[in-house]
Amino acid sequence: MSNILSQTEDTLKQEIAAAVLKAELAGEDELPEVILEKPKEKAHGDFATNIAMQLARIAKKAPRHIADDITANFDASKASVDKMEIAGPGFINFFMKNDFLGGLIPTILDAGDVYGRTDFGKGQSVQVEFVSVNPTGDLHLGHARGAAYGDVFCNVLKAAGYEVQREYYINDAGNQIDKLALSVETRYLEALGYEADMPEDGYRGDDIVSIGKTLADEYGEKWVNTDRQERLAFFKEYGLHIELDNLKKDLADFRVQFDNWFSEQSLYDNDKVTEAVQTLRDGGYVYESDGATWFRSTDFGDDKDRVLIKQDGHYTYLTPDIAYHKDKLERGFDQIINVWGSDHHGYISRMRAAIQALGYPAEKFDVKIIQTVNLFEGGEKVRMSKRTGNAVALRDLMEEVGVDATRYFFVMRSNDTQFDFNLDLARSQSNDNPIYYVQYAHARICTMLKQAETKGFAVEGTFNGDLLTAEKETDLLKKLGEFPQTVAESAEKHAPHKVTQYVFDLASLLHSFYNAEKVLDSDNPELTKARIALMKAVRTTIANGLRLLGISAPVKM
RNA sequence: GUCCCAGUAGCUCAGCAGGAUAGAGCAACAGCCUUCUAAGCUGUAGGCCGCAGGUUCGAAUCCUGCCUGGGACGCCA
Repeated sequence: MSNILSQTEDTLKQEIAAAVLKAELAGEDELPEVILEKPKEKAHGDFATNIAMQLARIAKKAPRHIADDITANFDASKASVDKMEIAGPGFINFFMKNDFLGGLIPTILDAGDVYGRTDFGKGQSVQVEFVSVNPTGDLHLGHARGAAYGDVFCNVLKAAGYEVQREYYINDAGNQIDKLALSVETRYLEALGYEADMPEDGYRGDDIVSIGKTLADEYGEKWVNTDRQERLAFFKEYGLHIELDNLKKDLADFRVQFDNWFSEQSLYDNDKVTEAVQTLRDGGYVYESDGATWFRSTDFGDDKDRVLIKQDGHYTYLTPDIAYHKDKLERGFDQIINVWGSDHHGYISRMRAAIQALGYPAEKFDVKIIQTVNLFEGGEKVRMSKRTGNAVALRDLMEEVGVDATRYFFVMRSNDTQFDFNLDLARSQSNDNPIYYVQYAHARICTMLKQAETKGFAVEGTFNGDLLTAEKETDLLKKLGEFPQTVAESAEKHAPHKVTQYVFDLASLLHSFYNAEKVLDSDNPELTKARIALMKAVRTTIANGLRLLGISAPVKM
């Protein structure tokens, strides 16, 4: 789709390159890539380039002289440049003609919901696996951050022109599920008044207590005297089912949906695990030692080799996980991205080794590490632990501060910095709380437009965009034009927090404009029409940004 | 001991495929509501960008070393 700003930039870049060639400062093959930046200072124009400094060595001239030559040979009319200035060590600052954003508002209003979408990703397929919490307890804060990150990241990827699949890997096989069965058994017996010991490393969450009670209510003594194997098998199924339902419900309430729920057990059922081991063996990366079967991951830069099959004949956690990644790669994605908690980062190098040993390039595989979340309340750090059962669960958070604020807070920061979640702030219905700032901007515009209708202003129809020359208006227009690039950059850098920042900045410009200029002015019908159109464009863009974040855009507050 | 992440304003954080005078929110201080929602706006103050070297026209950004905080280094998952 068209993108006014990037079109303008492309033209500018072309004309700069043309001027360089015309001034014979460099040959076509030695021409560096023209880099345009948006100066922070308005006095430095709308765009600036450092091309003169880059050419200093090639042209063997002082940067400022080079800049002179470039501006002398520059065709300003083609690129709607109003004036150029040479500044500092040799920057060329471009001041654009006032109307260079003229077509932007109609572009945004025509695009509507899809404004911001680009084909940047060119349809490459990306699979993102995230959350993937063991079905043995509630989602806690760290998981919630990963869920918010993964979800918004996927939204952003999609908007930037990638094919995206969201997947959840269910650890429904192996040790931890057996432990789940034992824990459920204990709680069941306790619910019936028997004395039962919780296994040392059992799950002590309230969720298991409640499963035990439900079982006791539903089945009474039925399972007390049945064969233990049979009983545990049933509890395992039963517990898994309930835990999974809980997870799905929590995630759905958190507005996170998955395209695919992938079962670890299915890997065993379909012999995928033995297959994966065999593939590694065929590649010559497997050996036996000390009664165990090893993967020579050091061939691919891992610290040490890893055990695939233990002395007791069981697989390690790694082995089915390799099979899982093999399966994902066989499904043909251009890239697979995992979102993991920080405690798993040591796991990356061995998995990357496995990817390569399976015959795939390492670049297809990427891991985003989500750093720890610390919860603060009343200035005190709130400890959380799934084991002890007094964890702060995502569910608590959603009830306490709402989904919008929770999501906003989690994607407000870069994923690789530790995050202090200020519960008091997120909970407060005050102007301290940044989520309201953005939503308020949206609501404000909605109210204004409603007012416009009530007072009989023309809300639809043509307008003259050239009238929008006030500083606050051009600031808004420029920001609006950046949105598609911001989304693309956010996808490219795997940094959804850039969208949060964008939406905040846009809201800030809107509030500032609102206080400086009156939109509905009966003495100025033409300007009013233009400003109404501007407001609609801002509303659309904020709404689109909030949609990417999975946050509601209220009409009224 | 090895590896990963972080260290930027009082606090929480942006900025980091090198660029001009390092930004924002909160907190502080001073102002703005008979006018489209004050959940808002305007202004002031606040900084050896952890430390020390190096690379270069130019470093918060890249490289090396060190310091501090967090995490990871199982035939656990």
